Amino acid sequence: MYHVLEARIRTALSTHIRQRYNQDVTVVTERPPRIEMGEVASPVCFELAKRLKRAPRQIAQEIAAELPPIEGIERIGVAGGGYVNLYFSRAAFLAAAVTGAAATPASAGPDAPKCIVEHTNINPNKAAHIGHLRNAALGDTLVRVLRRAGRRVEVQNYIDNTGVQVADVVIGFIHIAKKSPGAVRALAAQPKFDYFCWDLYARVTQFFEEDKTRLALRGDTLKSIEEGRGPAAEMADAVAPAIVRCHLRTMERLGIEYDLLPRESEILHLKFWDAAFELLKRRNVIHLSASGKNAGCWVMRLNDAADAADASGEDDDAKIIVRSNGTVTYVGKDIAYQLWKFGLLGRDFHYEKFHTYPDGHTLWASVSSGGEPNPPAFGHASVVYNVIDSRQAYLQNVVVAGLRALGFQEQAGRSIHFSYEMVALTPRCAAELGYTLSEEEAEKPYVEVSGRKGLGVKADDLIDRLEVAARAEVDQRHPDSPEAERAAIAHAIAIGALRYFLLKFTRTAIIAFDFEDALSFEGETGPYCEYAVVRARNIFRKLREQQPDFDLESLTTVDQDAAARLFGGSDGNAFWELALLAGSLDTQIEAAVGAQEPAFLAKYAFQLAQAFNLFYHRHRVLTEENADKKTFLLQLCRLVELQLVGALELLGIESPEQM
RNA sequence: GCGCCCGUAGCUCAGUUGGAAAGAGCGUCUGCCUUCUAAGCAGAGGGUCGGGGGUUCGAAUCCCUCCGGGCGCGCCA
Repeated sequence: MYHVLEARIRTALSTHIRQRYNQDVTVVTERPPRIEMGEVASPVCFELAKRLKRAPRQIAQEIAAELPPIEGIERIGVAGGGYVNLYFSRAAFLAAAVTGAAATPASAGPDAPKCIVEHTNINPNKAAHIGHLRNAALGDTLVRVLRRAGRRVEVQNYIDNTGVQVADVVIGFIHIAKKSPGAVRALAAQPKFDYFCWDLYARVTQFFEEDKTRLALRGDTLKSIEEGRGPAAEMADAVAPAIVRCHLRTMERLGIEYDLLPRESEILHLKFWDAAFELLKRRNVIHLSASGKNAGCWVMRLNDAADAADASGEDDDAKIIVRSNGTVTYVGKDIAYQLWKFGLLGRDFHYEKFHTYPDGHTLWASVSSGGEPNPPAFGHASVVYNVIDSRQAYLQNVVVAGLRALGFQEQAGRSIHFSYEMVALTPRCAAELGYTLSEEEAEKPYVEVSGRKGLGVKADDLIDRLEVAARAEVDQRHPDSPEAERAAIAHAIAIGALRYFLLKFTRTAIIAFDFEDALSFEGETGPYCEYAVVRARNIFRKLREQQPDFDLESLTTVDQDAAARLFGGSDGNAFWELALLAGSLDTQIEAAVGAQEPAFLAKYAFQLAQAFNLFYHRHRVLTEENADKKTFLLQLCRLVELQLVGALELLGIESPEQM
C-alpha cells in the first residue's frame, strides 16, 4: 500500500514541477526520520533551487501551497531547509491496507514471459552441507519473491551426474571400499547413503594425496562414465540418482521444490555441445589456437579489442573452450546449457517424471530418449537467474560473453548471475566438528567448507539439531499437546530459524557459520518473527472462545471515522507507525526485486515482528472496553498477522498456529 | 600482477537510487510474568562509519589514493 501512495506522490510532484516551473526532475522520495514529519518526504526542492536559483525553502512552500490534491494524502508541509513532507490519510490507508492484505495476489498467466531460476546444483556424490543450504535458500526465496511480484518462474536444479566429483566417489567404491556394482546398488538403497559417500569422498581425496599417480584413474573413470560403459558407469548410474534423491529429501524439509532436473548426461548424449560448438565456430566466437601455450585448443577471446588478431597467436589469456584432446570444458557445456535455457540451441531434452511432491507438484528430469509423450514446455526463458556463489563470477562472465559474441545481446543482458558470498566456518566451529586446524588456518577469521576434505556442517545434521532444540522448547510449553502437533511445531521453528539465519545476511556478506548463532531462537531470528504471528493468532483464538460467532471477515471493513479518531488520540502515532509498517510489504517486495536482495524481506519481517511485540506489550486487546477501540486494535492485529505471514512465506518460513 | 567483494558499537551485521541527530541483534549491567504464552518488553552503556584527499547545498553512501582482509584469474568443475 505504501508503494502505491509513494508512486502517486512522485508522479504528482513531477507533473506539477513540469507545469509550474518547466523543469524535468526525477523526484526522489524518502521516509522522514520521525513520524511527526509525515510518511513521505522529498528533497526535490534542493535540486530545483539550483536550477531556479532560488531558496529551496521558498520553493517548497510554494509547492506545498499549490500542489493539487492527491488521493490518500491529507496534507503537505514544509520542513528543514526545504523538504516537502506529505502526510497520509491514516484511516484511509488502514482501510486500503486491510482489504489489500486480505486479497490474494495475482499470479502470472501461462503465456507470461518466463524466468528460469537455476539453483542448488549440488554435485551428486555426497551429502548437502551448509554452503549448499545458502544457495538453495537464496534461490528458493528468489523464486517465491519473483512469483509474488507476478512473474512466471521455472525452477531448475542442474545435476552434474557425469562429472569429476561423481567419478571420484566411484573410484572410492572400486579401489577403497572394493565394492562390486551390485553392492554399490544395494548400498545406494540404504538411508543416509549421502553420509556414506561424504566419508568415502574425503577418503578418496586422501587416496590421491598419498600417491599422485592414482590421479590417472580419474581420466579413465570419467571417460567410462561419460560414455555410459563398464562397471564405473554402472556405479555412477546407481550413485548419482540415489544422492539426488537424498538432496531432494533434504531440500523438501526446507520447503524447497524444483520443476526440472536437467542432467549433464543428456547434455552429452543429446549432443547439445556439438550444436553449440557449430554455432560458436560458424560465428567466429572461438577459434583453433595455432601456437603458444594453448596450441591445439579452441579458445574464446574475452577482450573484443584484439578480435582481429586471429593469426597473431597471442591467445594466452583467452579462455579454453575445447581442450587439445578434443574434450569440452565445463564452460563450454555451460554455454550450451545457457543457450538451451533461452531456446537458442535448436535442441531439446526428452523428459520423464522423477518425483511427485506431497502437494501433487511434479518434478521432471531430462532423459536421452523416450520419456513422457507430452511434457511441459521447459526452457525458452526471457530471463535466466543463475544462483551461483561469487567464486564463479569469472566463469559466469565467460558464458555471458559467449552469448554476446554470438550476437544474442538481449539474452546476454538477461543472463543474471545471482551471486552470493560463501559460507565458511569459524575456527571454533571447525574445531568443534573435530577438524584439526593448521596454524595458518587458526589465524584466519574463518575456514572454508570443503566437501573434498569432508569439512563442513551437513545439512541434515544441522536440521536435526535444530529440531531437537526446538522440540525441547515446545515440550516444555505444551506438554499435553499431541505428539504429531509438537513435532510439526518444532519443525516449523527449526526451519524458520535456519532459513532466517541464511537469509538475514546480504548476499555480499560471507557467513562465518557458528552453531551458537544458528541455533538461536531469540533476538533477530525466524522464531522471533513466528512468535509475533502466534501472539496475534492467540488473541483471535481467545476471542473466538469468548465469542463463538466472531468472524475474522468482519475486520476487513474499517470504520474510518473511528480509526481517524484513534490515530489522532494519545497513542495515535504509535498505532500509526505499526499500521504504516504493516502496510509497507509491497514496498519491501519492490525493493527486494529491484536490488535482488532477499535479506531486505528478512529485515522487514523482523522489524514488523518487533513493532508488533511492542504494541502487544503496551495494549491489551481483549480487555479493551471501548468497542470501537477494540475493533480497531483487532484490525491492527489482523493486518500485522496477514502481512507478517506473507513476508515469512516469501522467506519460506511457515507461521505455526501455536508455539 | 589483473579482476571482484569486504572494512560501520566488544562480537555478528543492516543502512535500497547521495538527504533531516549513525541503526539492529548478540554480549554486559538494571528492571518487568496473579496478564491476549517472558521464544517477550523497557532502560543503561558502547561509534575518529579503516586513514587521507576530492565532488556536492548535503557523503557511511559517489570519485581518487593509501592501509588491512577475503575470493577469483587451470587443457578442474
